[in-house]
Amino acid sequence: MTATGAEKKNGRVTIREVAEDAGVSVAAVSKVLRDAYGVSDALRAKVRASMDRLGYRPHTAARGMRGQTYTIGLVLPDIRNPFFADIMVGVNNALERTQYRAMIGISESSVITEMAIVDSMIDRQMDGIVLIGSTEDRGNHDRIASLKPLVTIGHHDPEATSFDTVNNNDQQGAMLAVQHLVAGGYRSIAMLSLSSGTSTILSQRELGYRRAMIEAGLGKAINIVQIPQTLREVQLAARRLLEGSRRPDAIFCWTDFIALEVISVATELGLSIPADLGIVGYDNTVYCDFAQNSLSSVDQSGEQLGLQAVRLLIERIKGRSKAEHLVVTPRLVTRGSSTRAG
Amino acid sequence: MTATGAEKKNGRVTIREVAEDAGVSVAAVSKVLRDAYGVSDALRAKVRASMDRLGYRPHTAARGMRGQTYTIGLVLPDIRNPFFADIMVGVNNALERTQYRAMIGISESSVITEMAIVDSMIDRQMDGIVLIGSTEDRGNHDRIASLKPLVTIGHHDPEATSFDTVNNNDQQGAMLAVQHLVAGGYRSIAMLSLSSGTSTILSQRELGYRRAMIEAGLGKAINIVQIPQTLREVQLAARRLLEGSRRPDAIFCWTDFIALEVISVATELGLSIPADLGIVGYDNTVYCDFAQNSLSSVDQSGEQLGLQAVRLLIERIKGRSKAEHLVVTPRLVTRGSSTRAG
DNA sequence: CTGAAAGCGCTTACAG
DNA sequence: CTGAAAGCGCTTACAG
Repeated sequence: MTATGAEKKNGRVTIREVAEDAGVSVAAVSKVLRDAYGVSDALRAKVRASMDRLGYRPHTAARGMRGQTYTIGLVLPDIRNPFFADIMVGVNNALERTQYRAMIGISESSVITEMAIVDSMIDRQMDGIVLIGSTEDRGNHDRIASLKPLVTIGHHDPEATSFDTVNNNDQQGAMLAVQHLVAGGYRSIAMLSLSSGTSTILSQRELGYRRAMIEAGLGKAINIVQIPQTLREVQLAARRLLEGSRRPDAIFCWTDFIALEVISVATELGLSIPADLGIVGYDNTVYCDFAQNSLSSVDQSGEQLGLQAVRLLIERIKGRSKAEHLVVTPRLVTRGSSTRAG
Repeated sequence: MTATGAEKKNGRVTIREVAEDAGVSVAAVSKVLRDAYGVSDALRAKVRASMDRLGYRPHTAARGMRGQTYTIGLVLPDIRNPFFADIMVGVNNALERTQYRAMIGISESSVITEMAIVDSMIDRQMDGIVLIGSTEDRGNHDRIASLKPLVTIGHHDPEATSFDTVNNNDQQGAMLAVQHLVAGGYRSIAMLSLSSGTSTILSQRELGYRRAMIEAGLGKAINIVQIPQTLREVQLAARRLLEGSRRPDAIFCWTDFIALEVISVATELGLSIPADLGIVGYDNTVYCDFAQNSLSSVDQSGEQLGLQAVRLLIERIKGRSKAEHLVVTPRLVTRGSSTRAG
């Protein structure tokens, strides 16, 4: 039982066995595998046939020793936001006809940081990194980009030269929301934002809110409330805002989840939406459509963002080094939460 | 500039450089790295110090060539369900003090199947796999388990010998929901389930629903409606159910998201919850708490499930081969959607 | 307890 | 267009 060339301990077929079966060299098989140039059609066909016959599957660790792992790492800050699911759809579509696969890591503020996940992805020889909703600064991004191709989604840094960014126009998105509320007769429009401080999409949305308020002659009504992401803090802030003496007649929320919480608090306080209070969210997540929410929201087409980010990343992996910064136009979807009966 | 022992093309420090720096052999460094037995405390300390000084990080591809990659693969069927976020919290907690990292793959029915992701994880030499909400059959699970340690969450197969399972008691959970509705005076209780057909947690929940109905003497009112997961289908089914001549007075939904859609449809139809219609969901996701939903739901403590699954998987990676099947007790959380005013 | 050497399955110059 | 050989950074027997 020791004579067969196809002896294998692992059950895994190796490139050598494929080479033997096809009657070519190991190097030739490697070239076919990588779609490298310099192989005749005849040889390629022979090798492909042997691969199929033997059920060959590339050993990623071995490939990673010298070349690529055909794995790209996606870092999400928070799996809970259904908006990320839209991004993933785009990512998977972009990957469909390639050898690449996406592996996702989820950072959790206290347990495992964004940078810790990125490090572990670099340790694992991933070919490139997509950071979603990153809160790191330029220094860290440059550091990552010096080691691996990098694309960010949901982080504005149009001057960055070492990595690409993909975004919707957050400033414009916020302006759409405010302009819509103003057109609906709302005047005292507050904004609920996040207190983290390092998010560039947040500051862009805040900027858009300010600009739209000023342009509408409502500069004196500008009121940005920055709160941490925790349920309890949001609830407290919403309650304080809605019970205060100068209650706003509309609230623009930086993300849908917060808007849903505002609806919850307003409901508990007996406020009527949209009569007493107009609400607009961001991301146009799937929950907006439910009748009990009927939440107007800014759509940033996550699927597009995911698709483009992967496209750019693969370009970078293949050698592009000039930075690209894509900005997608957002779109407001109006629903009952901000539309007062005519 | 060619004389330094620490010459490196990649910027990455290798085990060899650590060995040189510490004045020991490469094998010794490897042992320290793996926490293997047979190294003196003195040697260990020397090596650790060199690692720190040089900023050594293990090269996962190289480790994967001979040993482990210290990576476990998690497969999710659908990132959209916030319940999975709870699982992830448990997973990350379980991983916190280990060398292991979790990488997540998301299957999408049409684009990339569960098995395709598992294959790509095996190709990537992951040390073990956790399947969440798997819809594969015993044959495929055994096949995976023959290649890599395997644990499933949300899949009942108590007789399986080649892999472990971690679940909440879905039958009991469904019974809790029905018993609660019955106690509230509801009689014509329908169940909204999924039409996929291969989910064992679904059949357990259906079984529990049946049992509880029969035990309550409501066997004739048993009505299980199985619908696909798409938004439109669910909406249509809910509408058909609620507009039909024999409208149920309560609906038990197999997962919260479906229950929220039922609330939506009921709201649109002008039905009052819980007076006209009682609703109970499953998973006790974060949306249940919002006042506009106030959805009663069965909590299966996803964090526990995730934690235990990783614990079991690491045990298996370290050598255990006898199967374990954990079942966690679910807990009903009652809210407004099923609680008629006394 | 410690170390020298082989080898995991690929890719990469290099030679032909 | 094709192939023989070196080597990526570890782990694993094996010898001492």
